[in-house]
Amino acid sequence: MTVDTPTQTVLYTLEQAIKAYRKLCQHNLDAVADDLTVDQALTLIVLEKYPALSQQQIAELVFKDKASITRIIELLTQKGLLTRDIHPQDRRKFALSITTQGKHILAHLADTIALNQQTALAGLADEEIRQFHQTLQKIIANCLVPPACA
Amino acid sequence: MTVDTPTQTVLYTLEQAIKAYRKLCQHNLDAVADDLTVDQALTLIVLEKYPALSQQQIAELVFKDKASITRIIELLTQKGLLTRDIHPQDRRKFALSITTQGKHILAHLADTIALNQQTALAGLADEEIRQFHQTLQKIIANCLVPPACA
DNA sequence: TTTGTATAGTTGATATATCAACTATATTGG
DNA sequence: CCAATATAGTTGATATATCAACTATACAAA
Repeated sequence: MTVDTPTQTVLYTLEQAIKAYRKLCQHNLDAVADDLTVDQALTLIVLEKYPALSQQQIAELVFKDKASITRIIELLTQKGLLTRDIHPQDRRKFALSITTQGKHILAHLADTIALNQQTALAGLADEEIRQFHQTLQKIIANCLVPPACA
Repeated sequence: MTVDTPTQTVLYTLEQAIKAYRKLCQHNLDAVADDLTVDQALTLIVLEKYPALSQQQIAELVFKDKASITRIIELLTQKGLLTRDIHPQDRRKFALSITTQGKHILAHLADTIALNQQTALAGLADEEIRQFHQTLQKIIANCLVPPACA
């Protein structure tokens, strides 16, 4: 493992890759939805797949802060894609449900997601992707700050 | 290449990895500098290595918008780590120079950078890193939105 | 020179990231 | 049941991301 200035490292390239991918996602998303961010779309998708999740659980699933989720959900609600009701079992929580309009948009999103992935990973063999994934996992494990020191 | 829901894809793991790495960087940075963000530190480091860069060029180098660079530089100036003077050859530009205090902080940053990289890439063979880097480059190329359509 | 165009940087608006402080509600131990 | 503690979510503050509009300056062409 060689150490270099930041702009020469693989981790720098990692940053570049994620930014390029986000741009692609937003670009493809703009084609099917008006005024919807990638993060808003992701939250909607997660809620469709796991309807019973609390905001805290959503946050963990998408690696965001619960504060960010609060604000994203607020925007989704403002846009009429989501409704929030008090959770019947736990009054601290909210029961989130996707509106008809939200479901309508979700129907279009499936293709966009597939397109994003296919575009980004075009020309990569399954084995290469597997390897890549494994390396990512190692990096993630390496980066975890020990909670005791954090 | 297999398509899945977002939370199952390698690109999702990519997002996770970069967030974990950023957290590690900020954690290690906090140990040597007070009230300095990773992006501010990166900008300072780039300016040390390439002192003649314009803000636009810095932006390209670190994959940020020139608007973000404007604000980061403003903060670095406020903190007394950087000074801005009008560029003698081009009055649209600024000549940025690192103050004594900035250089003092930079002296501490070298170790932190090395630590970040070594920690994140611990246990990875050079060949694995090389492969990883290559895959990242492919993904970046795949994600570039054709300028004509953007 | 003048006009047109390109470039450097700033600023505003909105979304998200992060941390900390806060409220409301649950839960647990006694 | 009550007090202590934990959890769900909100809010505020600040930094950054992104896009668009804008100013000032440079440059190129006529």
